[in-house]
Amino acid sequence: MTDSAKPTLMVIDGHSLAYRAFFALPVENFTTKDNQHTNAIYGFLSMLVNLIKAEQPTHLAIAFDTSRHSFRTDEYPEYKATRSETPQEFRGQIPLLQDCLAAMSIPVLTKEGIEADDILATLSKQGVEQGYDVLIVSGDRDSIQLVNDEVTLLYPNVQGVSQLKRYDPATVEERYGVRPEQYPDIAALVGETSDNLPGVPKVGEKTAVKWLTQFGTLDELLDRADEIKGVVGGNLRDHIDDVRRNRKLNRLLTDVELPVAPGDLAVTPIDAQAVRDIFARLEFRTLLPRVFEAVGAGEVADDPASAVVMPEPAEVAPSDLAAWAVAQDGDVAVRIVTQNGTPVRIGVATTSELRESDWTDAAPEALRDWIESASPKVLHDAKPQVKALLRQGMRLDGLAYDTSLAGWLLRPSFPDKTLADLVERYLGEKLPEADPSQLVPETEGATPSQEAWFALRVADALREDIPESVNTVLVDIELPTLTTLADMEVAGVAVSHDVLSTFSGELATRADGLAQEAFTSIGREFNLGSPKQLQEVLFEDLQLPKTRKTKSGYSTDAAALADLQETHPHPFLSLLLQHREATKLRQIIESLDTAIGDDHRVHTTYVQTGSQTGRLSSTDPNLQNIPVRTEESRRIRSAFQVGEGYEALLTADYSQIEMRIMAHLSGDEGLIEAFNSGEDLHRFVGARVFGVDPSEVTPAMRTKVKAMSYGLVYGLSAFGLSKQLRIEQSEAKQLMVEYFARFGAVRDYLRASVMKAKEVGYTETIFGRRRPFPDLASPNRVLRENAERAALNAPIQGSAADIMKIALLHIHDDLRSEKLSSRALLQIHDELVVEVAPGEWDAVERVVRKRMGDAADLRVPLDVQVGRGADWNEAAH
DNA sequence: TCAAGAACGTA
DNA sequence: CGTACGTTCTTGAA
Repeated sequence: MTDSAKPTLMVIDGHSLAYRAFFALPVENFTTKDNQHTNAIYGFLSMLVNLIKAEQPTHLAIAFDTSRHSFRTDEYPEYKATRSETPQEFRGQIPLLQDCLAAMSIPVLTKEGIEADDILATLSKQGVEQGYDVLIVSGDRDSIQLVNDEVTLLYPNVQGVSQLKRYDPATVEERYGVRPEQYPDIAALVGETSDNLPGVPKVGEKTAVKWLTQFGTLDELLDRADEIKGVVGGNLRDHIDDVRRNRKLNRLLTDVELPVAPGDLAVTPIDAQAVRDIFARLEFRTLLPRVFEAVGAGEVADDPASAVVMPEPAEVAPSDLAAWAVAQDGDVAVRIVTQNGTPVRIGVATTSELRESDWTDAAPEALRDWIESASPKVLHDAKPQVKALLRQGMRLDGLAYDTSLAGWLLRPSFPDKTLADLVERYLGEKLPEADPSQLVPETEGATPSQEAWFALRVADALREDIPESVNTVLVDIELPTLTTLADMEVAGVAVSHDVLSTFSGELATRADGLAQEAFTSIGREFNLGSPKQLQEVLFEDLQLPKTRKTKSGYSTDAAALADLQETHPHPFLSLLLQHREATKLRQIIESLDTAIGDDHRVHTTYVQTGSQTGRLSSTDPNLQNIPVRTEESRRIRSAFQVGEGYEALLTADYSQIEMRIMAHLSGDEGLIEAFNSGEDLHRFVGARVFGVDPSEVTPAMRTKVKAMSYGLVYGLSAFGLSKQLRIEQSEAKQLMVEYFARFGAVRDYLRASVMKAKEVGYTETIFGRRRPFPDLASPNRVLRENAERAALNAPIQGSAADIMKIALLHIHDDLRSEKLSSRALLQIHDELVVEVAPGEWDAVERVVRKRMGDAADLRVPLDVQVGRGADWNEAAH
């Protein structure tokens, strides 16, 4: 019973509860994108919010241990010595938890050499003296001694942190059979394994209670220990010193000197902005409203002076919108709402005014001059909007900022790509969203001009955060690339349905035949596409040896099956592999075929923010993984044909661009010479590594150095190299030694590059694109080594991506400015496909060669291979 | 209906 | 125990 007139002081043992949360919540579900674990923080805060709501404390503080070391360990070094080291994954969360608490204006109390429970005891005593009802929240049983009529203990159940058991004097007595202040006597007799405090052997709670009831006090019991009969009596007499020590150690200090008194712990309004910031960093979404609700501080904590008030949108005609936009001095944010790729509405905003219009029939002409003018425009995720305008015959100019691209450049590993995500992260505000679960939403979503207004403010915030070099990448590379990609996507590539369907039919017949043969070979039928059923067949029916382990059994991938075939040949294996190949090709063909539009062309979507390195990705369909390796699979490429009204497809690709970048970045004289010599790269390298003349490099030698060279870029190990080349690990190691003996600067560069990344926390491409690597500092070896390999690769792959983007946008610009009708269609990382208009071949080839060759000024030349054909396969060389 | 895992296509 | 992607299928839980 709490007296409502009395203030309530709640004091929490932060460490013990967070530790319980750490084990209660699966860490997989609570890890941020940069691999910060947050399960303990989340669990603790979640519990805290529930506590505050349920108990409504007027005063609140949270105590933490400072370290393992305390006055108790001074006295008895074995104290808690058997406790295993708390995992780094847990310890790393404590400072962040304390940051959260600071943002919530909740006092955090620590004191060197003192445990959290002693702080609880001291505040508890002071609280009672000063007329508070006291609530102690702790997972340490020693806290039971603090319970009295004014002090209630909330103790977590074994299950975790969601349920807390309330202990008042009556509950304690019911549970332990003694009054709260006697509990330490019991504990002293029984001992506490978790604290490494042994008690009297054979004495459990029951005996201890019996003795205490009989003798009244512990001192009395110990004085008259000789009255106890039997083995336990002897044990007690033998362990009296232990019991006295235990009792001394489990007595909580009530006179710790603290910088605060209960009166200083009044619950105060939280710093809403700070809470938003740190929750955004920890990727807590659902917790935010719960915190605001619990502390009821949402409205008080926002500083009214700094709060930005969203202007009211003015509904105007498109021509008025354009006139207004043209008249603005600075950036105007734009948001075009599209349906099925057609504009339906437009909103524009400055920081102080909003205008919006329906996209009427008059809109295109009314808006054209402004849209196509260089007056600066800020958008979020501009590409679909630019495409919609292109389909209306308008070409957006003056793209000054895209918040989606900027957000990605700043944090390429994070999926916070929606405007709402950025608003939350960079403004600490909520983008108004209509509740999609309701037919008539209670909450209004943001209107187009309001979204534009948010994008404008996000852009301002991003501009402050973004490093100079990254901003250069945005302005000089990404924004022009966006426009180029919009054109490529709208253009699409002509794909022949006839070629595809013929091929698909052949493959279907073949796949069926192979499946039947496969079934015959093992005498049963099953789903060949099911790895699970396949494992039964391979490892149980056929009794083949187990392959590499996967999460759910044993691997049945192509490499594993090939290994099996070598050691235990069985016709089924080869039939299965052929079946897989045929069905895979068929899948690809089918998805490609369904993607062919009414214009007989396939329009992929390039995801400009789709990678962490700076590469593009391609979806719906992915045109960057069309098969090429086998002769047969290249038939798919022959379905990609020059479109009507055009003369030829031109393909242009960089040869060995990543190795060239390695040569440039490392400055390795040998590698630079290799590229300047005109000799085949792998032949040259092979000659050096094996100490022979280039003409004497055998295909086997060439294969080996080629694998090594490519492996370098990925952080390959001797183990991996041996596996790929199917050679002994010792031979692979020897190969690496020889390689580095000739090309040592490469290894030096790679090492230095990772070291630098560890130092600054990110990698950088030649052009200043950055990628953060928090895991380089991880104590977890697997995480750290994965990060090391990725960090080694990022500047190389990223620089190659930068170079290709620069080449592409220059080609795009040149083709337009030279009034050529030819156009780029596809980008496949180091290859471009261009559709060449009649009579333009020479001009296009010249532009492509020049722009690709000159895209970067490296210490080695950029070699470009160009091919021509009526289809993609033919155009490859 | 959804998410995870396995497999496999590309640079 | 080699980087970066996207898609398809199966499976098991919801």
